[in-house]
Amino acid sequence: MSNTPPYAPDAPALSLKLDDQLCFALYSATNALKKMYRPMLDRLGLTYPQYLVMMVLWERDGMTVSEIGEKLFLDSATLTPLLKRLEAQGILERKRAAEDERVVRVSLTAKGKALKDDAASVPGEAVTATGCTPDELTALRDALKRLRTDLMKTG
Amino acid sequence: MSNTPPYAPDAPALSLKLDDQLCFALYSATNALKKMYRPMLDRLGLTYPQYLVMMVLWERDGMTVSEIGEKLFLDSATLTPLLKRLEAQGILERKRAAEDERVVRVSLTAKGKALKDDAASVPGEAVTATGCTPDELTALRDALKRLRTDLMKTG
DNA sequence: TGAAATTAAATCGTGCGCGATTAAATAGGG
DNA sequence: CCCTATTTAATCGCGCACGATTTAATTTCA
Repeated sequence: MSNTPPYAPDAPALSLKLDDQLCFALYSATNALKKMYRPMLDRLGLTYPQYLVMMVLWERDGMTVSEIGEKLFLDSATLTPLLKRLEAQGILERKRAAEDERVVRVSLTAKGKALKDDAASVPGEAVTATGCTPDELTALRDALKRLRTDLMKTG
Repeated sequence: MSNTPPYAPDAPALSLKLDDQLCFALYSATNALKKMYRPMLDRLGLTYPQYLVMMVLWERDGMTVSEIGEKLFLDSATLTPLLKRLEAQGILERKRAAEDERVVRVSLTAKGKALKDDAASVPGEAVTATGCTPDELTALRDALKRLRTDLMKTG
């Protein structure tokens, strides 16, 4: 009686068409987002993930690698090389904590702190590029946060 | 009189806090999405971008590299190595068109076509993982498509 | 206290994305 | 017809993401 196909007894038989997929809309919007940010961040000498790390550190300096990772949902395999590149640019310093040598604490240099002023115009420019109203942006952001939480639940 | 700060005369002074950012919600949701898909796609022997290419070819076989690129908003620098890996797996074939030797046409093998049946349950499982209703998914998808279009406009 | 378990970061390998360049084929204009 | 411009794919280099493993430091608890 059910029209559920044999290959997926518990899931609805949904489309395999590209343009129907939420996942592709998400994926392609993120790719577009990164491209949109590039010229702005090039002026700061940052990549997009580096910009995210800087936002975390501008909020609270001296975080450990794992603390940064918890904020960004990234692990040390991604962060360690990224942080080393920022260190090589003189934007931050990595130092093992004296009280626990397993931990690496990351602190901004003067140059890294100063970069915050240069970045201040970035969010506004980005909002303009989205062509959305502030209310739309807020709604979309919160919907994506909920989606992220749900996606990480099962995984 | 204006409270617009001196560093961004034409843009609103928006937050640099991570959790306020639409961009981070988008970025982190996409990372979570890819992780969620991995175990499902591992069974098919595909990565997530490879799965997208397959969806394009299941809809219309024999597309050129640029046509696939237009659908996915990717260029040959990304697609050529990806397609070579799928070719090495015997999932598709790449052949220069006789009528125009610049063009490479991509066609599915029997194995590639058969993979569509194995993939049929993927969208349903993915929907379940999102924890969203179909209406929410449709609304979010369409909002992201609009966002993507806007982001690609200026860039 | 000393062996085992846990934790933190680093390392390794693979596969994207993409800016930039290159190579080759075709189209178009004089 | 040739020379230039355009188009298509491939190539190169770099920086992520991340699964998996490794190394080293700390904690646990028998």
